[in-house]
Amino acid sequence: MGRPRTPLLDRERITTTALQLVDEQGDFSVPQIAKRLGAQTGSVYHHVDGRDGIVELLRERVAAAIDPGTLDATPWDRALESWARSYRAAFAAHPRAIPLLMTSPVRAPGVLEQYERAVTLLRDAGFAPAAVMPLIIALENLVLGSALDLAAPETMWELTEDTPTPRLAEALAAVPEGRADRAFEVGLEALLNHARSHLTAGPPPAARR
Amino acid sequence: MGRPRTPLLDRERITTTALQLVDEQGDFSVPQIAKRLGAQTGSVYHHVDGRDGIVELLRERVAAAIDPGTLDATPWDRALESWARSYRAAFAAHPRAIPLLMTSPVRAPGVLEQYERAVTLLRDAGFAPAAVMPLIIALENLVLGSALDLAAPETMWELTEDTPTPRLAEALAAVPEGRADRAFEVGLEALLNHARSHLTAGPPPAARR
DNA sequence: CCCGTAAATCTAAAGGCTTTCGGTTTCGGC
DNA sequence: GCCGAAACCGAAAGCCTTTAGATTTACGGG
Repeated sequence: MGRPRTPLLDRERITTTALQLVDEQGDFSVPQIAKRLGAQTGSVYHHVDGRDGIVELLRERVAAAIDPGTLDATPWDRALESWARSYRAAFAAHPRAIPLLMTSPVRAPGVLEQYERAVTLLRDAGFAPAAVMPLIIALENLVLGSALDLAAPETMWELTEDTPTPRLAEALAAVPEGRADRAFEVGLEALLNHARSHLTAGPPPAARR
Repeated sequence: MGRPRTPLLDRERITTTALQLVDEQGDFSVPQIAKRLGAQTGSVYHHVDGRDGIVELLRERVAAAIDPGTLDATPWDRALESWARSYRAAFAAHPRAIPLLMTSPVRAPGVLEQYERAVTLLRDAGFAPAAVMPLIIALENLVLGSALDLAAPETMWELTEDTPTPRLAEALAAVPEGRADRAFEVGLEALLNHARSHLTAGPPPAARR
């Protein structure tokens, strides 16, 4: 007891262990983390701002996998596309963590900066000020919605025998693999086409810098 | 004690109370439900399959607000659009319930039937078998993603002072109200346009019935 | 009308979780 | 070498979920 020679706990190890637990069980608890790290439950609270603080750390850890470099690509639509893919891949790497992370946004500076750059990208591309955020948010909705789909792929569309759904079963059989990925591709292409057409069609008079 | 003259508990009242609690607090617990209904905690378990069972009841209750009649509209794209709006509105009526309901799909017969009809709708419209589910799932992703956005509208985009994001702030100010709705409209229009163009462009040779 | 069975509830308890608080030992700077 | 701060332990309060048995009452068949 007392202060150990080499620390047992720190934010890094707590985050890593929590993420391991989530990957394995779909959830975590403070006592579980403490046990894995060989410490007592209460000790964890000296490093972290409660359970919610650990969730926030997980959010940052997962979001750190989003590649900011994707936004450097040209032209703007390629950059947006790459960004969306990277965004989704970051969450897809830890599907079971998604329900925990979805409820509130990432406040980490690194992610906010990426949104700042995405805004700049679209403004420079010629989008009207009022059109930028709806587009970005729509993209975000697509990414998060399809990430959510990734979180429960097995039980999804569990067909019961008491409600006959032959057409649905047929349609499902027609796309046996990678349904979630396919749906994401459809949504992404749709959104990008939409954005491109709106840009070429009618950029408001004084929008060009 | 003993069996009361008029029952205190039933699935209906338990569901209603749980939904009330979720609307108020964003969560519920079995003891809270019991207290509001004037019963003891354990008694609730005689009517319901544990806490998860109550969540499933909530899922069905919320999903019951999806209007199946929307799928009767013509042409097919109007039907799909109405359905998506109704789908989203059902969740939007209880934003704080969304995090609880998102993790697993609705298995209620009534909802499965709607998916069956949506499949039929698209097949009859001329979509290829392999194209139907990706489109429906993409639509679902859009609906759920934007519903999720609805769940935490206030804290979303909370700008911190230590990370300057002037362009982002500007873009946010350009769409002061109804950002979530606007984004949903963008995504919906994009997806419908995409679907329409893919149908007119190239329906596979033997796809017409 | 009576009686047995099934239903609805209560009481009690086990076990897990989150969080706080005070005590104890050790580290690191001066 | 000393002293404040850091890191951990032990314990406890209060919440939650879930189960089990006991108790009383409603209801339907004879």
